[in-house]
Amino acid sequence: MTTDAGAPRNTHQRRAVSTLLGSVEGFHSAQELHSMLRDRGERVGLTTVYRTLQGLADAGEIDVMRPPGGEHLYRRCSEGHHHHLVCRSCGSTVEVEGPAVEHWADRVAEKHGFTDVSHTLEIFGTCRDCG
Amino acid sequence: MTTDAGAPRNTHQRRAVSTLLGSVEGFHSAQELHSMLRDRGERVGLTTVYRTLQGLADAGEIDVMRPPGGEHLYRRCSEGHHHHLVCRSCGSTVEVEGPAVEHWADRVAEKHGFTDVSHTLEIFGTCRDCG
DNA sequence: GCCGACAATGAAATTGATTGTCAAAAACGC
DNA sequence: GCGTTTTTGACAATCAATTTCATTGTCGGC
Repeated sequence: MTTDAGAPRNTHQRRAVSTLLGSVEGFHSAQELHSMLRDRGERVGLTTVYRTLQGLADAGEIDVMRPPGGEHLYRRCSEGHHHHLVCRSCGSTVEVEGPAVEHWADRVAEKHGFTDVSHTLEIFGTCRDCG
Repeated sequence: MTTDAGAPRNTHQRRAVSTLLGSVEGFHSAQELHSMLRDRGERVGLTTVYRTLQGLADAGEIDVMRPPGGEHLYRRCSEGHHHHLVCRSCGSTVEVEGPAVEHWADRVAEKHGFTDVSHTLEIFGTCRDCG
């Protein structure tokens, strides 16, 4: 039995999810993405969508956001690390960057002896249109 | 047809939950809190625990954290605004403060025309003991 | 180009936390 | 104390997410 990690196989479905994420904007739930794939005529099971999204998230290729409302939202991760400013009413999102925040988070974690540090930061508010 | 908002009544159960939150440390799930109440001999239904926690959260008296794992965790909100550094393995939490981050978040949100701004920031890592 | 091993898929069933329902009980005002 | 209204709580319902497991498709070797 080879102890190799097992390379992920290049399947039609995996590519479909990846391609879809590259063509849509904003955050979408797994179920939304599944519906979109069906509309496109792609035959991908909901289970596979979840699994693929999980894999991509683990690989750091997509962002996962968990709004207070409930279901997880996924989005293609743009290069670099960034966070999101989300409107509570219309759901529009604005990408924001905060190098100082990243640095601060890492520094604080290391100060407490934590390694393999990651963090999530989400800003919620009411945008001008919805105010 | 009184349009009054309905004053919350001061019930035994509500006080039990509130008291419990004041006496425990760290974050606990609703079901954990429910079990603790039972251990204490308090007779409170799980439904009521959820409702009470929701009410307290709405009132801003407790913090709600939603770790990647799944269930919501509640904690008595200490004065002032702070965030948490959570170990992925042992679950221990460290309170951290970052006035600069607060300020940055508000400033960014306002710059984009957002009002009624709030934010969530959680740092995950592996603590020294679990590393 | 073909075969066999083994991971990936997907439909259905399961899980598990959270929420809704509604009759019974308790709290508040008078 | 009495009546009204809120609150409670056991149970059912909901819903996203995961697991299961037989089938299918890929990959690597021949």
